[in-house]
Amino acid sequence: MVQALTIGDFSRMTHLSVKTLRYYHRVGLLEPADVNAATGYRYYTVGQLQTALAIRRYRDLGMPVDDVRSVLAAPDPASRDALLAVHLDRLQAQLAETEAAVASLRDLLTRPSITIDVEHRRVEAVAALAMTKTVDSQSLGPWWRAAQLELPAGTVGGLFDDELFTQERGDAVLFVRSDAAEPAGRATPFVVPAGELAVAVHQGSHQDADRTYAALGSYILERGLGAPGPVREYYLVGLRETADQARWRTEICWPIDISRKADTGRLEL
Amino acid sequence: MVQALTIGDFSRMTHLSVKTLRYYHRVGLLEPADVNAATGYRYYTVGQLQTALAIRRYRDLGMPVDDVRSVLAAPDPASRDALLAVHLDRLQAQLAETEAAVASLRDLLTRPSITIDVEHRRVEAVAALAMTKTVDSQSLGPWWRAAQLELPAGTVGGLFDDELFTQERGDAVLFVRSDAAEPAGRATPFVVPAGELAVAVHQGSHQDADRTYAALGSYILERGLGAPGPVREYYLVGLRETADQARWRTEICWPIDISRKADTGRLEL
DNA sequence: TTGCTCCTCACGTCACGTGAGGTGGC
DNA sequence: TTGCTCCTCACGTCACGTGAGGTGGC
Repeated sequence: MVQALTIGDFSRMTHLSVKTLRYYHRVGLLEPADVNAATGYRYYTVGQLQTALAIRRYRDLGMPVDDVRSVLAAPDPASRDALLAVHLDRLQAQLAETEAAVASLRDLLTRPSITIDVEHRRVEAVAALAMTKTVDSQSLGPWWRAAQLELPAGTVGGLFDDELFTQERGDAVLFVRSDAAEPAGRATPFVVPAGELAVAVHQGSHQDADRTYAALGSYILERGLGAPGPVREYYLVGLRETADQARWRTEICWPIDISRKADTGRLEL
Repeated sequence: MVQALTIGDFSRMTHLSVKTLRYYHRVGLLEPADVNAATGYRYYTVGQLQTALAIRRYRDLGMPVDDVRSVLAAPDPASRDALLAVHLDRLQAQLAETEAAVASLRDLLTRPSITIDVEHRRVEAVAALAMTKTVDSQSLGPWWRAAQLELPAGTVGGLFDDELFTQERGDAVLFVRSDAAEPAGRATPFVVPAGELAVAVHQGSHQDADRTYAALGSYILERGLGAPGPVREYYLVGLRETADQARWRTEICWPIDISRKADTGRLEL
C-alpha cells in the first residue's frame, strides 16, 4: 500500500524545506508522485525519500541542479560515478585555488610593494604551432593548463586579447616556436606577430601575476608608451617544468610604441 | 604627478573586468578617484591599484563584498587580521562540511538501505538548564555546537520545532537535566515537557541523521501514529564525548499518539 | 572624422527565501 | 467550524554578466 505524504510530511522526513521542494518540482528535479489537479496539492511517496536524500547530498557538495539531474538520470552506477568524479575533481581544483588564494593574499599583505625591471624588446614574427580559443575568463584557467600540456616541446608563449580582461571574454593563443607545416595534435601552424614590447619577469604563481601586470602597466603609463594589441606571456619556467608554482618564471610583455622613448627602467609599486 | 587611469586601463592592470569595476563603484567598494560630472567617465589612480589587487584576493577567497569593505576599512593590521581570521575559520568549516558530505554520499551509495529499531517511550516532564534560540537552518549548526559546549555536565538533549525543517526557521532548545534554580552561564532553568515518543538510535555523523529521520517518519506514517510537536534528540555519545563523528550515537525521538497502538517495531528503508 | 571607449538602464543568472493573499483539508 | 496546511504569484538575494541604445574622447 502506497502512502501519500504531504509536502509537509515529506519535508520533515527529508529535512528539505517546503520552499525547496516546490522549487525542485518547478525545475523538474524531484516531481511529486501525484499532484491533485483541483487543489494543486503535492503528494510524495515513501519510495521518493531515497531520491530526496540523495539530492540533498549532491547539493551539499555544491553540485549544480542540472548536474544533479544528470546524475539521477544516469543509466547505471558506472556512468553515475563518472559524473560524480568530474564534480569531485572540480571540488579538488577549487580547494587548490582557495589555498593558492590564501598564499597570494599573505604575500600581498607581507610584501606590499614589488620592484620590477623592465626591458624593451623588439621581436620579429616567427612560425609556431598554436592552439587558439575564444574563452571567457572563467574557463581560461583550465584551457590554459590543458593546452600547455598538449603542445609539442619548446618554450610556450601566449597571446591574450585585452577583452579577456576588460570584457571577461576574448581570444587566447598558446604557441610553441616551430617550422612545422602540418598540425601536431590539436595545434596548428600559426605566425606569432612581430611587436615592440615592454617586458618584466614575474616570479611565482600565476595567481599573483596581476601584481606584475599592475606594475608594468604603471611603468608604461608614466612614460606614455602605451600601444594597442594583445599582451604576451612567455613561460620560461612553468607548468611543463615543475608543479612548484613558486619556481615559475613568466615574462610578461606589454605592447608599447617604441618610437617615443627607448630607455629601459625599473619601477617600484 | 597623478596619472588618471580610465576604467579600461585600470581593468587591464588589475584584471578586474570593466563591469566588475562599475559594480564595485555602485556598491561603494572601490570608488574611482574622480568621476567626470559631465560625461560620467570614471578615473582611477595608480595608488588605487593596491586596493584593487587586495579586493581581488579577498573575493577569490569567497569573502562577501560587505566583509571586504570591513576589512579595507579596518583601522590597523591587527583588527584587519582578526576579520580575516574569522573568514578563514569559515573556509575551514566549509571544507570540513564538504569532506563530511563526501563521506555521507559514499555511505548512501554503498549502503542504500538502513534498518532501524523503534522503541515507544513515555517521558515525564523534567527540570533542566537550557539554551533556547529561534534560528534559521543555516545558523543552526554553529549554534548547536557552541551551545552544547556551553551547557553544564550531563546528557544533552534537544527540541526542534517542525518549522526549522519545513520553513527553514524555528525554535531550537538544547538542555541538560538539572534541578538548578539559577542560570548557569547563558543556560537558564527550563522544563522539558512530557511526551510520548517513537525513538530510534542514529549512529554516526549528524549529517546523516536525515536517513534515520526518514526511516522513523516512514515507520510512524505506516502505523498512523503521527502527533504534533517538536522532535527531540538525545546525544548519548556526541560532540562532548568525542570528535570522531562515526562514534556518535543520537536518539531521535518523534512525537506519537500512543493511544492508537503501542507496539514497538523495526523498519528497513 | 572615424571608430573605439565609455556611459546608463533593464534584465538575466543561480538556488532558493520572503512575504502577500487566498483556498483547501481534517 | 476553526485554524492549520497548502497553494500561487511576485519580488528579493548575491555578485556580477549580457545586451541595447546612446554619447564622449582621441
